[in-house]
Amino acid sequence: MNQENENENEEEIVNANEKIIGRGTWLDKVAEDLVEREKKLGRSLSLIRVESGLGASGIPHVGSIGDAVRAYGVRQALKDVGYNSELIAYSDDMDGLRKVPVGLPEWLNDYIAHPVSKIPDPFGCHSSYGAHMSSILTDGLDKLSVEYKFQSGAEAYRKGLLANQVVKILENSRLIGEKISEMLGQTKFEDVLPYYPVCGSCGRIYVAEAYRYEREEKKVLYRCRGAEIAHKKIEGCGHEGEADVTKDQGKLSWKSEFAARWAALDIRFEAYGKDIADSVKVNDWIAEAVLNYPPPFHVKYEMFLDKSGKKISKSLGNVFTPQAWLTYGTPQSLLLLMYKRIAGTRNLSVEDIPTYMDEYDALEDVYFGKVKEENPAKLRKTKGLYEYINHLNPPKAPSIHASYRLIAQIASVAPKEGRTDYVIERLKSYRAIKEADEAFREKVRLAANWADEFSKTTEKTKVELTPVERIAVAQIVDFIRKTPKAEAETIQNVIFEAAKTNSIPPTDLFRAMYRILIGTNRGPRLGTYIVDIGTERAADSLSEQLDQ
RNA sequence: GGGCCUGUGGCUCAGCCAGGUCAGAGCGGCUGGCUCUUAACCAGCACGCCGUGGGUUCAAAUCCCACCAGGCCCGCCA
Repeated sequence: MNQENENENEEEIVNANEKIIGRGTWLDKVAEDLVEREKKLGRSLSLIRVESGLGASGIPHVGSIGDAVRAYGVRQALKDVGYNSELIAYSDDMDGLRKVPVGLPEWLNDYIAHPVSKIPDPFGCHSSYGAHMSSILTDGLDKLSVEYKFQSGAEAYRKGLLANQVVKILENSRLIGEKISEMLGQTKFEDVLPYYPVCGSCGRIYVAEAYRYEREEKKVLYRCRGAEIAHKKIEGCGHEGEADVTKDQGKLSWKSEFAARWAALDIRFEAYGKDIADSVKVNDWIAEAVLNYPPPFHVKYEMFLDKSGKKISKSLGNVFTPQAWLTYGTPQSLLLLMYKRIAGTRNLSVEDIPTYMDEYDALEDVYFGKVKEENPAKLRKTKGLYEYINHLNPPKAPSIHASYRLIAQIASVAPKEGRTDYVIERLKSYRAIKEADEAFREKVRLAANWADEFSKTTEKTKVELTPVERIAVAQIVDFIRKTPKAEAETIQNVIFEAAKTNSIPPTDLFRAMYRILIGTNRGPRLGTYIVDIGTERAADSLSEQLDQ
């Protein structure tokens, strides 16, 4: 098989099927549409910025990181076709704390409505609550080798990065208020400015209502009259004051802030979840009509839901952090989840990690030609997906593969000591692998973590034994104790003998043994396993059961 | 009130976004192999009018329309 021919073939295929864009993934499609649009708009293409918001008010979950990962994917696709591009990760740390996430200390309730960048870090390791939350996301991005430029929202206001846009928006607040009413039926901003000052007295945001804009002084006048936040009435402190809108004395409402960001930072692409679709619609209009900046190209995506169909929510407590995923799966498996497709809702849980782990291996098989894919379009797409997962720098050789569930299953019954080696030895004896390298050992560790947490073996219950089964088990224990050095095969036969002498179907006795030793109805070859975990320990577990 | 997603063998789902060996996978079930009887592995079998009805096309699970059934988001919180 020679490289040149292969390339020629690919050329032909592409010519024959013009519809395949770039590497055939949705990222390529987005990048192409985006560039086409920019060309029509006649903007400079010397640097195409893409943006992702980083929530800072709750515990970030896989969905939050997905936004950034996908934006990065688009950046990669842009670079792939020769455009300079960067990802801005913008932390919404000027936002107020609306609700204390489940599991965090009670005292945070005293900080409701305070900007999260001003709240102490309950974990004590970062400069603020907001910094801590954002760091969970950026840490996740780092682990995924996603490159980005971090921008703190609070800092953006402090430095006046958005000042020009804030001023323009406030100067046109009447028009904006009317438009919001027209577009969404929300009349609030006909009466109130789309700006939330931080109350100079109580330090809270959202509770102070900005009722007038002083054009010359670039100030809003406000009174702290309270607000309803997350369906809870929050009392104001009654303070009246003014805020300099060119400083960090407040922030724009979401219905106008994106527009300011896009214009100020020259953002050309931003994806968004359907939950903020309305805000994006308004912001697009503001960007265009008020700020004279054509809004970025968008892609809308569905939420990640949990298995019960609930939105994975920062405050609901069903959070599924990127770190949690990475406890059980490789970075590649998480990137696969994000890059595979963007359309459609996905009900997600850690139970899905094995599937994504194995699917990555399957992609790799196709990429390296171990598995043939006849359909050229599919081949290209599959390879493209694999390449994006590897940040367009795929490995030179395939990794060692073995079914994740198989690894997990073996790990779940492996002795605690030398567990990784045990699993690898078993896999070799099954001829599932020939050898193991460090990357594979890591995979074993991940699968072992998964097994510990989710494998059914964890549901160890009391085992009900029939009288004859008790006798049989007692005989087995007796044998093991007398001959602790017995061979695996011998023990295996003793179990069959015990079944026969007591007229128990072997299947039943084995099931009982498995339930006692591993907690499952099935398991590895028992003789071998008993030797592996140590005859003494096996005998102890068995007799312990008999004593009950 | 507005918007979106999903509906594929017993179960869980992939495929749909750029129509054509796509009717698939895993689990479960069944049969057989691995020197008998447990795991794993291997070979094979069964099970589907791809929600319903129209339309576009040489060709539709895939595109369009309508409808039915689930679910999600937004509705003056952000």
